[in-house]
Amino acid sequence: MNLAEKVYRQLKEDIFDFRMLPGDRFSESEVAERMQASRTPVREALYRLERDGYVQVYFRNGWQVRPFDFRYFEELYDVRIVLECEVVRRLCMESDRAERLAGLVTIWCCKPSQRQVDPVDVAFLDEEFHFGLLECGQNKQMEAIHKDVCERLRIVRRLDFYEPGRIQATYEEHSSILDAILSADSSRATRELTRHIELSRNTVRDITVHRIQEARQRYSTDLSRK
Amino acid sequence: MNLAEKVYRQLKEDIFDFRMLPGDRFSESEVAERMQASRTPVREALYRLERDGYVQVYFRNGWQVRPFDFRYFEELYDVRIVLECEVVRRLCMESDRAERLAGLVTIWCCKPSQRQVDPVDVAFLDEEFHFGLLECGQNKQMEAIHKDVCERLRIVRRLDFYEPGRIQATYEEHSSILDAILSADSSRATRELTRHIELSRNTVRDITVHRIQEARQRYSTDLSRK
DNA sequence: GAATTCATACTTGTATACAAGATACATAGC
DNA sequence: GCTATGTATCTTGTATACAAGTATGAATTC
Repeated sequence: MNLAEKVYRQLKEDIFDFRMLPGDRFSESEVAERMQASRTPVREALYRLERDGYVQVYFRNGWQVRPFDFRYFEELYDVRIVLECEVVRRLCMESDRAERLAGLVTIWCCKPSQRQVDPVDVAFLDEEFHFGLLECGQNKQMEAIHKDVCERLRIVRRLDFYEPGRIQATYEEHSSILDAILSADSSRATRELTRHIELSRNTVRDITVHRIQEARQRYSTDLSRK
Repeated sequence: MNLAEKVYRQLKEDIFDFRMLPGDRFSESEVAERMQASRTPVREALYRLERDGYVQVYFRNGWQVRPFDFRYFEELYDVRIVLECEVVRRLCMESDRAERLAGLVTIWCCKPSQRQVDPVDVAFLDEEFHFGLLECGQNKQMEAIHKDVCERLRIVRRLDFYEPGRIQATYEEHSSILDAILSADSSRATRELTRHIELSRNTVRDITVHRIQEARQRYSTDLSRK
């Protein structure tokens, strides 16, 4: 793996885990030193992150972790709804939808005793569910765009499943979406899917503010040192 | 403007105007020499173009202009349909849609004598029409993704209006889409819009192959020299 | 004390030098 | 003639040096 690639992933993790907080300013050499690399691969990584929407550059005047903006996240959630609903509508018209969804059905339409309970696992599985839907769409570009949108949302979305009750609710919502698709009930499927995504979005919005405040206190030593 | 930015735009133009043909291999130093720049800004430009889907890098083994792939373009056209139809559906439910569409109406619902006839102008106007729709969606992220998709399609889409009859057809299709939205006839509007985009896509597919062959002959001197 | 100017330190932007790896081709061995 | 191996060349990956611009703060002037 490239050094640039390593730096890219590390920076992303730092941002995701709130070690670098929204609004923080930093310089290329600072990152280079921390990552034990020269500025060249760091710059490459930073420009990728900029295109991903995580950081922004100020001309000859440093970088900044993109400040949080809930309008931004909500708009991305909206895009997710549009893309996923489109795929679901198509699926409802396909005769082999049962086979295509078989994998998802075994995971989500199981007995309560067989359900995953760890928030991290469920966050991963939830992502797989929505990616799985897009895979059924037979449109690689739409899939790529959807993946990109989900990636941008990951920073807030992972917090969803720490909220009490959201894991159980997710199981029920997913299985009823799958049920609707299998019944070829397009309007019910899209309605349930939209509701599911909106619920997740609303939960996340409420949590995120607190998480950032927590992180800001946790790393306050680092900041004051500087 | 950055040197990297200049190189980025120039390379894009070279690819769009078929001076660099799909499938062509090239190296960073080659480009740097042609653009009178060092490899650093060239690399930055190339990595941006890679993310845009125009070129690809082979590890320590040079670059390539992305070979044409109609499946790729058709999938992107599909994404356009999904996004634009979504916005149109929303517009049909807004009470102030007449004011929002006023600009587009004066351009497209005019007398035949007032219509633009130059293919380049019409290509520009057509793009503005579809961007204009997305602007009405009040979702900046969706708008940005749509712009991105259109940008990727520009390389083939600009050929559309050189086909006899497509300019006139575009005027009629656009005005009937606008008419349907103003009548709040959501299903007719999306049907017309889908048909319009599909027609454009089909025209383009037929033309593009010939254009590349033409360009390949036109620049054959350059290639054989090398 | 307030405003202005100038110097300094710090930032990114760009060029260049070198390292590491891939490819192609010639050459040796069979 | 065929295969294997080694070398030369070319490629990108990375580090570093320098150029150009920005912000900050101290010194100066009023």
